[in-house]
Amino acid sequence: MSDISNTEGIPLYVKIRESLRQQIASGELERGQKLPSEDELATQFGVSRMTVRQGTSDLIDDGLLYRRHGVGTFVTLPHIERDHSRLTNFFENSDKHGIHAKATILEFEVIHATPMIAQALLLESDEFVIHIKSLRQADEVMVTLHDAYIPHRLFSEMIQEELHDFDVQHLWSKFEKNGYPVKRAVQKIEARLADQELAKVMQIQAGAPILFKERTVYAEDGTPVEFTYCYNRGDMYSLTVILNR
Amino acid sequence: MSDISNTEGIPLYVKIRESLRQQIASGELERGQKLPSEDELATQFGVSRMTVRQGTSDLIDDGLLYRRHGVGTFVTLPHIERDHSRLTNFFENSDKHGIHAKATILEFEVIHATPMIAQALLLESDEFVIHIKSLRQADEVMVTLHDAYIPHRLFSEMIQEELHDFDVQHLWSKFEKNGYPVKRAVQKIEARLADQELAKVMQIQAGAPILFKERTVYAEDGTPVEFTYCYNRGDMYSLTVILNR
DNA sequence: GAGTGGTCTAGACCACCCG
DNA sequence: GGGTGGTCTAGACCACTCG
Repeated sequence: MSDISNTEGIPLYVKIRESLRQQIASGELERGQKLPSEDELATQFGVSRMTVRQGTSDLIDDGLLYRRHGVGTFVTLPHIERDHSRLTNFFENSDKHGIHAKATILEFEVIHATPMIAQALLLESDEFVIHIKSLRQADEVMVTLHDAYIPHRLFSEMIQEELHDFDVQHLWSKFEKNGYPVKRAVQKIEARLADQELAKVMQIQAGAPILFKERTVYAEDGTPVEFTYCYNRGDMYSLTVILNR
Repeated sequence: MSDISNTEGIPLYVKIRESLRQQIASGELERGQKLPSEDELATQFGVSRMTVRQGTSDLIDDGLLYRRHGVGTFVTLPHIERDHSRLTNFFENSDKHGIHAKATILEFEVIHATPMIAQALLLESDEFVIHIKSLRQADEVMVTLHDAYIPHRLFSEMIQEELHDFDVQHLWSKFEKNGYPVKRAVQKIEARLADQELAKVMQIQAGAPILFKERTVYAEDGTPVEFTYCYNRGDMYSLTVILNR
């Protein structure tokens, strides 16, 4: 049953996980339905029970399954896939939704960190940061003014590039190439009003609602790699997050 | 080493996890430091390696540790504890920050679900919902207008209670007592402006910034138990979330 | 090559839930 | 009592990283 063909190299628990995920997606396993017991799945897939558990644990994290001690493992009713609130950047997110994204760099400079920025990036108070100010458009509409600060010490080769060649879209892959894969972000979200200056740059009315985001992005080892102030047009932008108890 | 005394009933991996967590908190294990290898930890704690992994896996989810294949397990630099963005309600959150929270119920009624609400709560379009409108104060300041809709079918005994006795603070424990422990929420966040009506109720200026939240709360099995419109004073309220890649 | 984490086994006993 | 998930073992071999 349930072909776990020997697709070389792929771990068994991954194959089991994806097989179950696919069965859920296709409706073969219905919402609310009880899965076969772990013992039975182990037999079906021809693996040990621990391996089955490793696969189902991932799906539980993803919100597709839940376990009840002494009862069984079940498919959750609506699928609140965790995937919907993973960390993405503006461009990845636009891609996913089929939106044409564009960024225009307004400023690109190396400056001393402000106390606030130094604290967020764990820098000494007078250290240098690369400041990139950019305007972002979705389907030709201006939605976001973006102020990013990056530790100069970690990514000094960035400023070798010419401004007009600089590629904000793949900032995170630059981090990764330097040994700092982006892993996690902490963001503080507020509602504000556009002041005169912001209104002018974003071509909106002063006093228009702005979804303000202050974000610190961390690499796998916890190194802060980017601190950002993000001003989003309130009428064009919303944010969806999933929280767990 | 590292006393794993037989504190009855507590699983070994939990003791290991908490022992490590405590060592990190106390600074005994420093940020960035490499942990002993899994084999060594297994020997130290007198358990098998799989049990050690079960304990450290939890700490990795919490953002306190990370693993590098072929290298080792390390303590992350700043601790971005996942705990900081768990699902909480207004009162739990206030408690945690030592804020005096108070709620005043403005409306309490049973009505037909609107299409929007029915969709969110997976109800038939004409089903009944309990509507609770309340105003919430933090340290005597009005911060939030809260419109909650709850499936009448699941919690019909709620309306037996007298309005003046009704306890919004422990709404979620009522859900739990009825077999629907709160597990997860999906929230959409927007920046808006206060209209005349909202301004009047919340005693703020029309046109003031509002952090608007539309939230669906789900029980463990995925049953939607609560749908909420939430209007938060922009100058008094911010939201912090942690996202993972 | 030595050390590390990643995967996997084939059992075991326990705790929980239900009829 | 029978079925289920929760915990745990004592190994094994592989894949990766680094000097």
